[in-house]
Parts: sequence; C-alpha cells; structure tokens
Amino acid sequence: MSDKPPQKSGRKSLGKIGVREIAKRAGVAPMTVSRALSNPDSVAPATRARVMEAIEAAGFVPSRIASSMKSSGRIIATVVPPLINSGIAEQVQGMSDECHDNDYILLLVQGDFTPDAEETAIRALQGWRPAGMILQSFVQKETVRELLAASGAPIVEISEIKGRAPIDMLVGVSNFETAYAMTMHLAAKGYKRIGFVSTPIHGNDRLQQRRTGYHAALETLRFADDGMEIEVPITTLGGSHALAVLTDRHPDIDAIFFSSDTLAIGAIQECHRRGWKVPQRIAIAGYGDMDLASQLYPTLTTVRVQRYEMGRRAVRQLLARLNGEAHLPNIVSLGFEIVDREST
Amino acid sequence: MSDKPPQKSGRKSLGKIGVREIAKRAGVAPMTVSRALSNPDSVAPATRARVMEAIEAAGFVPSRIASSMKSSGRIIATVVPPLINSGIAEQVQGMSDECHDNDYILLLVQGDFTPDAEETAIRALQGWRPAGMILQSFVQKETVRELLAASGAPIVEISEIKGRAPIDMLVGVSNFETAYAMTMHLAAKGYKRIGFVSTPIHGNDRLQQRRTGYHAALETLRFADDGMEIEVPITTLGGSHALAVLTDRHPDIDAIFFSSDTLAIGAIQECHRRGWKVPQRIAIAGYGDMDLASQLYPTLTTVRVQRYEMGRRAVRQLLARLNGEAHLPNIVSLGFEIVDREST
DNA sequence: CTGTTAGCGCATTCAG
DNA sequence: CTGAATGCGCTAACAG
Repeated sequence: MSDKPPQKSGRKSLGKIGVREIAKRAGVAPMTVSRALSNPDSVAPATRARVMEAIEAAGFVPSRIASSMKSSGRIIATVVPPLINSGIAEQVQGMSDECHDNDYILLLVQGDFTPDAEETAIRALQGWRPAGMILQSFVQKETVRELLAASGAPIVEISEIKGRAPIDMLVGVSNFETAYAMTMHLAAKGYKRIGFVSTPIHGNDRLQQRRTGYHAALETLRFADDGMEIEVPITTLGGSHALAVLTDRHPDIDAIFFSSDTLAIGAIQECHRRGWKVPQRIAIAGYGDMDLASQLYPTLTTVRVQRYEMGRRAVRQLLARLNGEAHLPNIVSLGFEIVDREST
Repeated sequence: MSDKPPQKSGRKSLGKIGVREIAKRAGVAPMTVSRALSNPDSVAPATRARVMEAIEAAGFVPSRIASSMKSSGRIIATVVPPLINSGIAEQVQGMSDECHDNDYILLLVQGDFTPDAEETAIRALQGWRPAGMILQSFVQKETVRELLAASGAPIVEISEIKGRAPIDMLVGVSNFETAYAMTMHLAAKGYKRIGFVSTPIHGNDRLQQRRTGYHAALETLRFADDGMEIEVPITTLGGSHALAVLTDRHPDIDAIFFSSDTLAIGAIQECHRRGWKVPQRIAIAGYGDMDLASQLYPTLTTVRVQRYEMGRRAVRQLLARLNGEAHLPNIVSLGFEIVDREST
C-alpha cells in the first residue's frame, strides 16, 4: 500500500491532499467523500460524520478545478469598465452578492477596453469555461458576439433596453426613457434652454440612448436644438469644465442635464466657486443618484436607476437559465425614478 | 479510428472541441498544439502556422481549467470589503490591471464579512487553487491565518505596516504615520481643538492605526484628549451626522479629521447647509484624496495614499514570488502625502 | 523540433 | 447506500 514516499504524513499540507487521502483516513472510498461533499443526503449520517471529521482534521478544501472537469463549473465571468466614478462598482457588488449567495464565484476583468482588447479579455474569460457571462454591451465586434453565442453558455448583457437584439439575455433600463423623462421634467419646471453633457459616447449604447432621449424631448417640446452639448471625461473636473464651456458658449442656458452624477457634482462645485446660485443662476441635474447626491449642497436632482439590482438580476437570470427554468424572459427592464431635489 | 459518433463534425461548437481535435485537423500531435499555445517558440514556424490556423478556424479557446490540473493555475484571488465609498475600487483596478498585464485573472469576492463569513469566502477561493491571494487584513481568525499559511500559495495582505506580522507578505502604508502627520499638520496651521471621525473600526487594522496616530499626535502636542471622536457609517450622511454631533458636544472644536474623504465631503455639505464657512468656522480634513477632493468647494485637505498602486504592487509581489525572485522584500511600504488645500 | 505516455483530482456512470 | 472503473482536457516528462 505504501507505494509512494511518505510526504509529511502528519497533516495539513493542502494542495497535496485530496479526496483519495481523506477517503483513506475515513476508511471509505473516494467516491463517498465526493458525495459527502456535494450531496450529503446521499450518504449515511454516520459515514458522513466520519468523512467530515477527516476533512476538518486535514483542513482539506476540495479542488473546484478538478470538479469542474466533469461537472460544470461554478464561475460567473464578467468584463466591466473601470470601477471608479461610474456606478459600475454597485453593479459589481450586486453580481458578487448574488453569486456568493448561490455558491458561484465571480471572475472579473476590469478595464477601459478597445474592441480588440475586449475580445482578448472575453477570450481569456472563456478559457475558464464560465457557467455564464455578464457583459456591459460594449461588445462591438460581430465576431466576438458570434463567439459568445457559440459558446453555449448563457449570457446577460447589462445594457440599453431598446435597439439591437441581445446576444442572449438583457437586463437594463431604457436610457432613452430616463433621459427623455429628465429633460421633460426640467422643462416642466420651467427651464427652456436645457443643455446636455455626456461622458465619451462612442461605442456605448447606454450613453447614445441618453443623448437620443434628450434630443427627442427637445423635439417634443419644440425647443431649439442648437448644439448645447459637450462630451467630457467622467471626472468632477470634466463636469466643471463642461459648465464653463456651455455657459460661455450659450449665455442664456438655464439648465444642464449631466449624464453622470460625478459630472453634475463637479459642475455644482464650479458654481459655488463662481458664486452662482443653483438652481437660480443655472439648474443642474445628474444621473445615477449616487450616495452623495442626496447630501450635496444643494441636493442633486438626478435619475435613480437600480444599479445594484441590475447586477443581482443579471446573475439571477443566468442561474435561472442554468437551472432550466422555463418561460424565462429574455429581457428584463428595471424601472427608474426622477428624483427631484434642490438643484433644479 | 472513428470510435465515437461524430458530433456535428463541421465547426464551432466550443466546449466540445479540444486540443485533440485541433491536432487532428492540423495533422500534428495534441502536444504540439499545446506547445504552440503556451510556448510558441518551441514549435517550428511552419507547424505553428498550421496549428494556429486550425485554432482560428475552429474558434477554439483552450480550457484553462484543464491546464490548471497539470501546470499551476493563473488565478489571483482576493476578498475585499464593499467596493463603493471606500477607495477599494481603485485598489481592485490596480490588481485587475496588473493581473491582466501578466495573463493572470482576478477571482473576486466582495462583501461586508463577519469573521466567519470571511472564512467561508476564503475557503471558497482556496477551492480554485489560486496561484496567490490578496487579503485586506481583515483576517481575524487565527485558524484561517493558519489555513492560508498552510496552503503554500504566496499571500499579500494590504494592510497597516506596523503591528502584527503578516501571514506572508505585506503591502501598505503606515496608517499611524499618515494620521499622525495629518494631525500635526492641522496643529501647525493653528488648530487646537482637533476632533477625529472614523468609520467602524472594529477588526480593521488600518483604521485602528489611524486612530492611534491621531491620539499619539495629540499627546505629542500636549493637547487635551477629551473624547472628541465618533464612529459613523462610511457614507456622506455619516459625515454630516458626525459634524453635527461633534460640534454640538464640543462647541469649541475648530477642526475635524475624517478617516475618509466620503465623510469629510458629507461634513462640508452640512457646513454649507448651516451657512458655516470652511475653514473659518471649522476646518475639515479627509483621507484618500478621491477625485472630488480637488474639485470640491472648498477644495479638501486630505491624505493621499496610492491605492491603485497598492493593488498593482500586491499582485506584483505575488508574481515576483511565483517567479522565484530572490531577496524579495516581505513588506512594502508605499509613501503618502498630506495634500493641503482650502478646507483647512 | 515533435510525438508518446501517463496522470492531475475529482465525478459520472454502472455495479454491488 | 457504497464502491470500482473510467475519463474530463490538457501538459510534464521523457523519448525519438
């Protein structure tokens, strides 16, 4: 039986000890250890106790790598834009929590990707044979969309509801509607010269739709649409810069809708610096309802979207599919609220 | 040779097609495919080209699960506190970027863990046999520290530099020094009644050390230490609440040092609401130098620590160890700066 | 430079 | 309820 050189036969050297060793110590077959771990009810209580004890004593943690070879793995993979300043962190929290609750684990690739770099990232993730993937609808390359579709794993895009058909499933909100609603809201409060500031739009469905919603509202309102808009980086500095530029170019501008709270907050700081009253001199609206929005001076009118919930729902959709639930909706549209506060 | 029922022998059905199949199509042995993938130089250019072509054509993505069985895996695992409002997001960006640059992938568990839940999370991660782990020094349970040490994988704790010896390696900053320095800085600017506000300290080395640094400075300064401190949740609301409580309890307080920019920003908003001038009525200092700090009105005096860099360095330490670099420092202390701005 | 052999640590069968 | 055999997809280690 002792066909191998004993390796500190004592205890704890995890990584070297497997079900086989545990089985030996508990006096059962490896298979029984496996069962005790993954389906305890199928093992007699007494046996199970012996096995668990041996596992405990050895500090054994079964290898999910190995188990993923036969049964399907329990990885959810996601690629997300940079975590700071964009509300993505909340989404990731949602995903992480929902994964955690279901004994899945989150494989994360984060970054500011070009389409090519994104392809690399997605392929890297696929290598881990995730049970499902969550993407941010930055998937531009058609070839990658095909690759994803062909992988067979369920996929959720967190994205704009309108527009292009999803690769598989979709969770999101109608950015068009939100922006339309906010613009109409500003008009209803009496503002007539409403500007729009966005973070870089290129390749981002959601931002494109927000912009489109803004323009659609202007049209509905029969407001002149004379280019009171600008694109800036997603920083507070970007926000204050945008305020400076737009008020300079369009002295009669009386409200600005920012596509991100971060920008709006930056703009409000710039107003303070200039001694401008908000909203008397100019009204400011944001997007996202981040923590600070309700505490800011003045408090910030903004669009509340359920980012945390989006993350959770995305994972839940994946799990539902994996569990073979029938009649699963392909598209889940979460609601939104216009939160009217002092800044308008 | 055709011992199995052909399964859509055509193309693209990823997950079903492996090195073996690619080898067949390219007319080489599976091993050659493996080599072409992991060590291209060891394969003749012509052969390599044929193999790559077959891979391309089939849309084949090799399974890292399987490769992790023999060679060591390329996972870096980390458990982090909630991503929002804490500067952790920047650290995660750093980790993610450094992983990405080195073809490692980040397995993330995020949450607000109790010691027991943390143990569960760490075990879950260990199941994936990560090449290395990064922890936030919330590892309380001695049993878990032992488990980690026994795993044999390199470990970096991002933590307080002073104090308890690390499980393995340590990357961080001396929170004691930073807090001491900021307190002295405030004193140097003439403030004499300096309060301190922290987010929940229990079980967090870093926060403990900040508090200790604050007290040490008071002692050096021979300032009365009469409990001008409070603990609040890490939200802007927490910050404004802290301001209200401390100024109420200690009417003569003239400066408050917040252990987080988020809190300080909340407090400044509360000052605006009350019509208090900052720093004339009360000086406010933060910790972290988040994006908004330099744009806030008034701009925020704060402690700048290199959070992104901490994340990167943590991964780099891991990789250095994995590459067998000799003379690797166990402890890496990153610098900090006191950024003096208008709020003090 | 390329191929062959063997097996990583589990879990899916199928028998007891 | 438990055990034995077999192989997941890939890659060390060793030939050739």
